[in-house]
Amino acid sequence: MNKDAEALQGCLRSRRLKLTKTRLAVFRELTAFPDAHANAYDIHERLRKKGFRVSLATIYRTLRLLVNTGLVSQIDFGENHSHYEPETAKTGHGHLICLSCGKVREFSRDRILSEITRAARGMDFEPGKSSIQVFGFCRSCRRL
Amino acid sequence: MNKDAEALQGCLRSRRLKLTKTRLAVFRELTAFPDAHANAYDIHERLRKKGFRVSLATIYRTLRLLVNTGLVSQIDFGENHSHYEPETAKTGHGHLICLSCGKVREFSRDRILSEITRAARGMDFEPGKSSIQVFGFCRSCRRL
DNA sequence: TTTAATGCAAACATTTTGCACCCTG
DNA sequence: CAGGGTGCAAAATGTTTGCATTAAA
Repeated sequence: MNKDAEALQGCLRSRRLKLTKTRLAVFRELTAFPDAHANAYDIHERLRKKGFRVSLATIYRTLRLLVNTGLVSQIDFGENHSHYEPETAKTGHGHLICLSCGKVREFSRDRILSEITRAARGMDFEPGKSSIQVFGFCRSCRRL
Repeated sequence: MNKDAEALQGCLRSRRLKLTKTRLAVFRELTAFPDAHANAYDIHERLRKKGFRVSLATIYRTLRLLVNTGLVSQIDFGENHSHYEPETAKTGHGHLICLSCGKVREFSRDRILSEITRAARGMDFEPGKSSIQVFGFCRSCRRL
């Protein structure tokens, strides 16, 4: 069993949940492409194309589980569905979303996080996860 | 006609759109409670309670219009529906969302915005609006 | 009077759930 | 073999749209 599977199994075992093929496949699909920002439908399609038979309902159930354990985070780019990305070791990143082509890139928020923590604590709020989205125009779209 | 109506009318006129009672009512409902973070359903309910007869479809159409003109911004708190708030004069603020009671408070992001702009430009991305959500626990929930 | 705005109901898209059956631990 | 996991279909939720009617400019 590789690293992914171990991390996942650890999380599941501590909650007396089971490590199934489906859960592992969904989790791997996310960790294999950390910058893909896939949604539930994307993941479902990709797995089926690989010949893996899963229902969309289970994809949703699994994503919710992964989000609850903290292994995956759920993000919103202003559409009416969610995207998912694996929680990585990096301090965290925000998203740059191009209003013209829709492409999403990530930027480091190392220098921003401490400021957020300070601002939150200043209001007597204990911060956990945070999410930053910046809407604007990428280089190629600006040139048009 | 008051200030709200004028701001709204300016936006509409330049697009050859009409200033209707409904649009004004929706816009006022938002500006009257800038920190309410209402969703479409909330606004619909509030207006109907005041005896104003509107359909939910029109609420959605109006909100989309207001968001497109930039008078209102659309925010997401990790649920599967949007919330709306009027665009204010302040530099901008982020949201502190309590994972226990769900209450949302705002914090100033004056000191963060310049850092975001710098980070975005460093990646050859021209930033416009941005949105910051911080999930955590408010004071009263921490005491429980 | 012209053109846009609205209500209604139906369509759509996304996500959740009930239940019978299946699989992991 | 017990209890959680899954597929399927149906339901629930949130949002959009077509069309006939109404209202703003």
